[in-house]
Amino acid sequence: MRMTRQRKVLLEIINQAANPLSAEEIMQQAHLQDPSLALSTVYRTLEKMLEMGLCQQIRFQDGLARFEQAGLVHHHHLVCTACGRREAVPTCPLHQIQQQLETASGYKITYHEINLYGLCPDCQKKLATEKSSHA
Amino acid sequence: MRMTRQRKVLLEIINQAANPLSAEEIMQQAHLQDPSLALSTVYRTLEKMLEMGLCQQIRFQDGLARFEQAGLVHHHHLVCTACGRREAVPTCPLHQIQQQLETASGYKITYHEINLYGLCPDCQKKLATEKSSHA
DNA sequence: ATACATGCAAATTGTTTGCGGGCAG
DNA sequence: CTGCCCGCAAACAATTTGCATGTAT
Repeated sequence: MRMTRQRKVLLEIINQAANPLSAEEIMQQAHLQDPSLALSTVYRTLEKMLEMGLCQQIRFQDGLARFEQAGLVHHHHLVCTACGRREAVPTCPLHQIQQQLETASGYKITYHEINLYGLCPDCQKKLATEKSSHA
Repeated sequence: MRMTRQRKVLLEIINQAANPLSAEEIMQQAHLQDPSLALSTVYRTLEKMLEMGLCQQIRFQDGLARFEQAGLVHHHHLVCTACGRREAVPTCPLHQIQQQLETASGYKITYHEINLYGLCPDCQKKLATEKSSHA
């Protein structure tokens, strides 16, 4: 992979990110360093990085493509349905039963994703406060 | 919910489907019974059905919104990465550890999705055949 | 030097919306 | 009768693509 100025910036952003970013978010961050970087470059670079296994794509309920560094410890995602906050969950309950699933289904499973949705601690508090003030 | 001709058709399709269907697929099926049914009607009806809890939305890696009947037994999905075939998996490894996850994260988890990707038995066979014919 | 990457703009694709007429309750 | 629903066409948003130019190797 040819190492252009733009690609360095994008790689850096992906690798620093604490959670999966959309193409738009990536471009916004990139613009801090290189305001002329085009959205199509973001997409093309991400595509290349996907092919090369440098990042992976995630989709939550909103259907937006988000991207995160590959090669992290295996993990899943927790999304707050109120504020949109996303975080990684290091636990994976699937490994233990993946073998059984393969046997039962006849599939050769290569990949899986688990997304959890709920209210983050902050939004739970906010909600509780709102309720009591209405009383 | 007002029971129009179109909605009867759409409800029927969702409820009969063996796996989640995209809006386009739903419209194609609907056209067998009512060729003038518009795609926007499909979307608006699905939206309404979502609100009323009559169906739910799923997204696989391709990012397309797919819809399936709600109120089925809790289950997840297995998608063949070669032919796109999708099927339901009745197993769910999360219930047992959901409580732990809530405690660990502080989230109140309301919903989760698990998608498994791999090769279905047929595509495994096809692949094996291709390989041997190349030898 | 040359192939590959970029920026820009236009094209596609999936989904949503505005409007005038139609139909279920 | 009345408000909700429909079909159609236009609007939108996310993503992809074509093309002329720039640049890493």
